[in-house]
Amino acid sequence: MPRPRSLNPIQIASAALAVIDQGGLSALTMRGVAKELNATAMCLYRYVADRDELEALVVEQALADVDTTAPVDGDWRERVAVLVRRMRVVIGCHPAVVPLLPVHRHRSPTVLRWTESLLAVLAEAGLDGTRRAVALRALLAYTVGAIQLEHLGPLSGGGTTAMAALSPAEFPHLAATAADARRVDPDAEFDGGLEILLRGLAT
Amino acid sequence: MPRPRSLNPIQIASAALAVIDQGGLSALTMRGVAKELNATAMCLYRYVADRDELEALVVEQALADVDTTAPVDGDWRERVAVLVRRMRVVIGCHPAVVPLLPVHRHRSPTVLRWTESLLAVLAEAGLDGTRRAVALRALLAYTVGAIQLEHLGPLSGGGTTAMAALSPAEFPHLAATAADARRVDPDAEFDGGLEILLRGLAT
DNA sequence: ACCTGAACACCGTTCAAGT
DNA sequence: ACCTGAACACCGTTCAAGT
Repeated sequence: MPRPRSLNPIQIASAALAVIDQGGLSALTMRGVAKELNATAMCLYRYVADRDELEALVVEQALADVDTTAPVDGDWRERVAVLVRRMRVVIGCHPAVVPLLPVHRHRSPTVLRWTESLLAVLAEAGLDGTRRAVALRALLAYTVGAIQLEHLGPLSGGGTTAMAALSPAEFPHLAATAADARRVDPDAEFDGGLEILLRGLAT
Repeated sequence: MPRPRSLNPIQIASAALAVIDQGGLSALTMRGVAKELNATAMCLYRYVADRDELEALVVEQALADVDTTAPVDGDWRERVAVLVRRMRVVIGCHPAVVPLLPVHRHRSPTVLRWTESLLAVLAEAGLDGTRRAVALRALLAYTVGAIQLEHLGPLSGGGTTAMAALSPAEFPHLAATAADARRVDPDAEFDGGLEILLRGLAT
C-alpha cells in the first residue's frame, strides 16, 4: 500500500535554514530539523543521504536569493563588484551558514551560475585562459575570506575590540590599526578591499 | 597532599595537533586527545576550560613554526609576499586545522606577531590610518580565503575536477576555466592572486 | 512505500568519589 | 591537589518493526 511522501526537499531545506538562522550552526541537527517539521530524525533519511547532504541543501537555500544575472551597466570592474556585493549581502542575511560555504560551494547551483556570470564579465574584460582562472580564484578567495573574517572569530565581529586592548608596547602597529579599523564600517571595508583587487586586475 | 600535575599545556597542544593531523578535524575530541596522552578526557579540564580552548591551543601549535620576523630584502611588496607565503606554507602542513583558523586567529600570538610585521611593512610602504587598515584586511581576507579554497571543498582540492564535468552548454565559461585551472599548480595560483592584490595596493 | 522507536557508538561536560 | 568513573544530555546513523 504506497503511502504518499509527507515532505519534500524544499520543505526540508527551508526548515533547516530556519533552524540555523535562529539557533546557529550548532542547532542544525537531524533531530532539530525534524522537530521543526513535526517529524522524526529518521524520516529525514528518506530525503537526504546524511548530514552532509543536509548542509549542502542549507547552503543552496541560503544563497537562492542571489541575483546571478550578469549586470549590464558600468565598466567591467563595476560589474564584477556588483556581482560580488550581491553574494555578500545575501550571505550576510544568514551568517551562521558562513562556515559551511567553503565546504559546499561546489554543489550549489546558485554559486555555479554566479561564477559563470563572473567569468563572462572577466572574458569581456579581455581575460582568458590561465589569467582568467587566476583572476577568478583571487576574487573567490577575497570574497570567501572577507566574509569569513566579517562573520567568524570572537564575538562575531568584536575581534578588533579585543585587538585594541593589546599592549601598544609589544604591538604598536596592531594597536593603532585596530583603533583605525573600528572607524571603518564593514561595507566600506569590504568595498575598499575589492577595489584594491580590481585595480590590480587591470592589465 | 599536593600531587604534581601530570601534564602541561604544551603536551596537550602537541597531542591535539598530532590527533588532528592524523585523523582530521573530526578526530579532535576530548577523549581522543586524552587517549593520545594516556589520560582520561576529564583530566584535560584541569588544563583547558572547554573544547574551544583546546581548539585555540591547536591553532597556535600549528602556526608556531611560522617565521614572523619582517623580511628585510626586496621592495615592500616582495616583503609582504614573503610573510604571506610563510603563513601559507606552514598551514599547508596542517590542512585539517584550516576550518579552525578564522575562528581562533585572534587568540594566536603567532598570528598577532605576524600581523604586526605585516603592518610594519605596510607602514614603510607609506600606508597609514584607514588605508592601512583596509589594506591589511584585504591581505588577510585573500590569505584566509585562498587557503580555505585550497584545502576545503569536495575531495580537498578535487573541486575543479568536478567542475570540469559540468555541461559546457549551460556553463561554457565555467567548464573552460575549470580545464584551465587544472593546469595551474597551487603555488603559482596563490602567488598569482597575491600579485594582483599587491599590484592594486600600489598607491 | 513510507514512517517510527529502540538501539548503538559516539560527543562535551558535570560532579561526587577516590588517592 | 589532582585524577577518575559514572552519569547526563546530547549527536549521527542503522535496523527491525509498524501501518
